[in-house]
Amino acid sequence: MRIGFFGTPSFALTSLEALHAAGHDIALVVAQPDKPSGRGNQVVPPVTVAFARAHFITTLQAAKVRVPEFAGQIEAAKLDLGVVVAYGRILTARVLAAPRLGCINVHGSLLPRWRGAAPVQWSVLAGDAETGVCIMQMDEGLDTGGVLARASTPIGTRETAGDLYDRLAGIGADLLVDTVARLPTLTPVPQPADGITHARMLQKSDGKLDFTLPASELDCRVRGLSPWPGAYAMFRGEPLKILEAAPVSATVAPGAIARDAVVGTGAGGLRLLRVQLPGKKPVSGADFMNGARALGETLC
RNA sequence: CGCGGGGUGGAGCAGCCAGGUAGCUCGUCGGGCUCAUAACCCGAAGGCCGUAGGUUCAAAUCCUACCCCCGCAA
Repeated sequence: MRIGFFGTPSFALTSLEALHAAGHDIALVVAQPDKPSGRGNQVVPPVTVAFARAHFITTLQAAKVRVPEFAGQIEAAKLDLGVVVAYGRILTARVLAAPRLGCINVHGSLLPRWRGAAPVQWSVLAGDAETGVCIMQMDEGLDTGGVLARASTPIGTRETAGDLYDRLAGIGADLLVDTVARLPTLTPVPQPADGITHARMLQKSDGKLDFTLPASELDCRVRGLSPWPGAYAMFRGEPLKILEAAPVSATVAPGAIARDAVVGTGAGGLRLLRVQLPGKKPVSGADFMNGARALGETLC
């Protein structure tokens, strides 16, 4: 079966590697264009493209996907199946219909909950006890297609979005290989009309913490925003990244920094376990307290 | 050449701009207090101040080059 793989980041790479390892014929890898990244703005290709090149697979990195040229290129590839995993763009009906069997998608949530761009982060942000992966037959809507297979997993109480992202990538890859193998026998199950939520893309500004919220909620935010966009609060006019924190029982004014690196919140306290000041390395809460002499100051 | 911060005893920092005795909060070790302690008190050990040059009577501090770490922006 000639498979066209659409995917850009590491979440997609896990599935791409699994398909490749399972012996499938990956005829084409489609990903976002190279873009400047990192310090110095080095232009680097997406990890899926790097993998494709290493395995002599044809790549396509279109700047625009809603143009006839793009659809034409996909049609010309004469694919049997399109596999889309975190590609990063909305595909047109013509592209979705180009492969003989259409396109299937690996999505990191239990649909219809958390349709959209950032399902993994939102499931942690919301404090969900459980999440999972769905593989759906794609249609024109945003993550509205019928579900072919699903797998669920509990979210650890200390798990970050980054941890979960890697875990779901693995679960998704396994489920994908299994689904492709059994594709002829599977029938898409329409998503329920109830329980639909939307996981909008996160922005840098979503990382700003509000200490009037309860500690339990701030804990979810710190974990759900890790590693990107990252939780932070202002300390002496500079953004202090809060990389790791845990709720504790304490009675401290919201934002006030008390003993043992505990910050007051709307309900309970939040102990800073790992923080980072601009230009500095990540340090433990204790090191932060010792070096910055932060006792008695406030975060906002 | 995208913008910027930083490398100082084991840890995190101050000192640098206005060169001239190594500082702070911890940790470690010893002693004391205490029923006891992560608490408190006293004392001690531990640093060629990232590397290599230069300026100077004198460099952590000023100048040059290099190495390493990190934040922003994407």
